[in-house]
Amino acid sequence: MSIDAPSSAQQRFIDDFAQMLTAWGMPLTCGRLYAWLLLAPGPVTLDEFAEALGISKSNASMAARDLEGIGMARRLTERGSKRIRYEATTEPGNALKRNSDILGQLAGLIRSRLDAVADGRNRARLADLATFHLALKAAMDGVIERYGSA
Amino acid sequence: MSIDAPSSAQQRFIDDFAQMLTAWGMPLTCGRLYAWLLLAPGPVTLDEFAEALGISKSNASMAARDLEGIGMARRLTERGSKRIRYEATTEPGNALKRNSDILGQLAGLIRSRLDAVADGRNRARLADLATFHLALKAAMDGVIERYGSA
DNA sequence: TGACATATTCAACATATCCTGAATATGCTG
DNA sequence: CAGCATATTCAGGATATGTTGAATATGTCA
Repeated sequence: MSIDAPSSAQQRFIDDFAQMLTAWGMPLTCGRLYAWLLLAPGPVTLDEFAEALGISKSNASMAARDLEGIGMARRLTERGSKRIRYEATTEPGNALKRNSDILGQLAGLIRSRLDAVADGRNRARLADLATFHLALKAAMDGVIERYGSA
Repeated sequence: MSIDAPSSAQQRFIDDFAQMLTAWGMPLTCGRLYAWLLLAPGPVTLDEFAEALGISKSNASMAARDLEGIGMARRLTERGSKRIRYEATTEPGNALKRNSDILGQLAGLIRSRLDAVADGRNRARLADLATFHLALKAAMDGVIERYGSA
């Protein structure tokens, strides 16, 4: 009954896009929600998600909050209603900040355990790996900063 | 019977490290194999993997080849034996080139479908997203290049 | 407060993924 | 080639993950 169901080209885009995000460990449904947020004419309610994507409302609710939790969507409350609408965070960095965070965590893990787990060549290699991770993180954060994140 | 089983500190490192890689969609066992490759005193056979990590040999075989497939390990053949030893690719970029590739694919998907799936503000936002992905990819590739990859 | 609309939780189910042991294939030596 | 060592495949079982509908909670209005 929603006026704005995805066209078949949009459905294909939604599925392909989500499939790619899968490679970063994102559940397919989360990716589909996010893709639809990028295409929908405006902020989307949970019922609209459920209908547009052919999923249950409880599933939509959980996926939407996961998305919100990792900064890829934000919720808009409507005055005088319990209803929530979601929109994609327009700042594209949020989706990828996560990767940069993982790089930082990996580097942190390596550096904190370095002496306990390795020595000699392995120790040096691990130290290099941590340095590399941090350099990569810095580069990513620079771009994210430049294009905006929030 | 292997002389070089991981110490308990190493076991913790292996599990924590692998757990983090999980966030990029890597199966836990692959991550554990890779972590052990970073700590082991030298190239590792499948039997050694199986014992060091407490997994079956068939599992070790599959995980090792997955690692090889994404460029995080390489196999060393021993002359006069069918036995293979694996070592971590020392060039740290390989583990992360994958992320940069996904960015490129996402940008490609967006650009190729742009006109079919969006217009107006959404179209502009998607175009920006693709540009952002490519900028991020370029930054990552630069660092990877600088630190070496192969 | 009661009636309504909506969101959230949760236990059960469905599905995908991982792991294993047994069987098979491959490569090496003599 | 026979015999050995090792790797690989694969079907089945085990585990983890995703999905659902029903029940519950939350917020809003009159």
